[in-house]
Amino acid sequence: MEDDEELGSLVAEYLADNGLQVEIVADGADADAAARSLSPALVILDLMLPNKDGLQICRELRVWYKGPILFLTARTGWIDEIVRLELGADDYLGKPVEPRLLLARVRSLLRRTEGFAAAEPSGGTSPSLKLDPSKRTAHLGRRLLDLTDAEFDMLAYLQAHKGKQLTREQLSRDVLEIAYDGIGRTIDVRMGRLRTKLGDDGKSPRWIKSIRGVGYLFVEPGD
Amino acid sequence: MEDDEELGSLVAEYLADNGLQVEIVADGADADAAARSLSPALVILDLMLPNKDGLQICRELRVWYKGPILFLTARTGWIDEIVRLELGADDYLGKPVEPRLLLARVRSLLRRTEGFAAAEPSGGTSPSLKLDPSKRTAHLGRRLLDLTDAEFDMLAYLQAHKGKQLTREQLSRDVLEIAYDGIGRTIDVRMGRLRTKLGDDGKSPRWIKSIRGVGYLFVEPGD
DNA sequence: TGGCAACGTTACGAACTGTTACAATCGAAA
DNA sequence: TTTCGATTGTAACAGTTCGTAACGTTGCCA
Repeated sequence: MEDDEELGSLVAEYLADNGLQVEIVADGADADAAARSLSPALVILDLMLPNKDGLQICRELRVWYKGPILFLTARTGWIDEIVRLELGADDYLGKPVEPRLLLARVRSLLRRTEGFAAAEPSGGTSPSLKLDPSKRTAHLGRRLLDLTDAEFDMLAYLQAHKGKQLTREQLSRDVLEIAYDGIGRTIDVRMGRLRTKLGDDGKSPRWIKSIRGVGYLFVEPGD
Repeated sequence: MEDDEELGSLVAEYLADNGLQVEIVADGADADAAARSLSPALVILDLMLPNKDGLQICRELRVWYKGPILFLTARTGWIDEIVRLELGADDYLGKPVEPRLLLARVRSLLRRTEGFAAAEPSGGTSPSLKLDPSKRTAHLGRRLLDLTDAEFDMLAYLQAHKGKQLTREQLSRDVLEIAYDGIGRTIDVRMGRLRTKLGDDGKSPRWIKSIRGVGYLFVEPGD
């Protein structure tokens, strides 16, 4: 979230080009509502917003938002004290913004909090995947995954059978609850959509691997 | 790896004179492929490469390369932030390069990571091969091997039966799960592709030896 | 050295998987 | 009820993998 339109969109574009999903909220007054609906993994907050004090927005956010918040500020010195003492913000950055540095900070924060599979190749810990069958919710790190029913069923089955090779027959029988005809691609499409939401790449996947001629294999990267 | 031809070759010569084996890759676009085939103990990366962003190369490398990476950069200041935060690079050095300082850093890094083994003329320790059947991944030293399913199955069987002569009948029965007809070359083709990915030469192979009239023999060079 | 059998390598096609677009279905809101 | 959006399966296409066939190379024996 960022105000300064021209610069903001440039920076946003740079972040987006590097694999991040970015939304800009120009008006400070909308920030809290927007964040509620978007449920972002990270918030970038310009402290020099027009309508509302950036610190005030941060306070509002902190009421419910537990993810990382990154400040942009022109003045340094006193601000870091405030950040640390009052708001528990996770990081801050002076203006003018150096896009690469911002990207690095963003990735670092995401890595620290939820792992951020797509942007972070090797070092660092993987985010943990937690399902709640009674609520039918799934969390990847601290992010709530927006899964459909079919996707949740599949993921739950996968996690319950992690580390085991699962054939299409087995998946079709136990998850779709129909016999596998040998040619249908339903399983594959579901896996594809699940991979997308897990941030998994079809090439070199971290969670859902395919085994040619057999089916799929679910792996928790942490193990 | 270094771009600046004149200076780069001078520096490389200095390092080589001091007992290190050095390869220069001038074109940024080739860097990743070159590193894959060379499997270096350490990578020196010039951030001011012509064709490709040095940081991008680093990201590509980090997907599979676990060894130390040393940056050369003209600008300092913001770059060290990026290095530390985003890439987990191991060290960096400002330009112009002072050869002795570079050598010292290189030695320090190699000592820290692997005890300087590969750079010594004689005491070259072979990289260890580690398979994880539950994830279906294979590491050769610090390198993640990109094996297909058939290749992984074969390699897993070979490792489980290392030091034993394996006939084509046996391999066909246990790995391909079909009877061997006596003339098919399926096994040989698989072994060939596996050798390629292990960096094994058909002539004087380190891992997969052929036994004429019998079949194959898998050996771990460390034993 | 020739001849033959065994082995390595390459090219190609069939089978398998990933991905996208589209249609059918369902549920909620108007 | 109608309409719109979301969900999910189906179909089609593209990219990858892997076995087969063909051919070149190596090694063994006379």
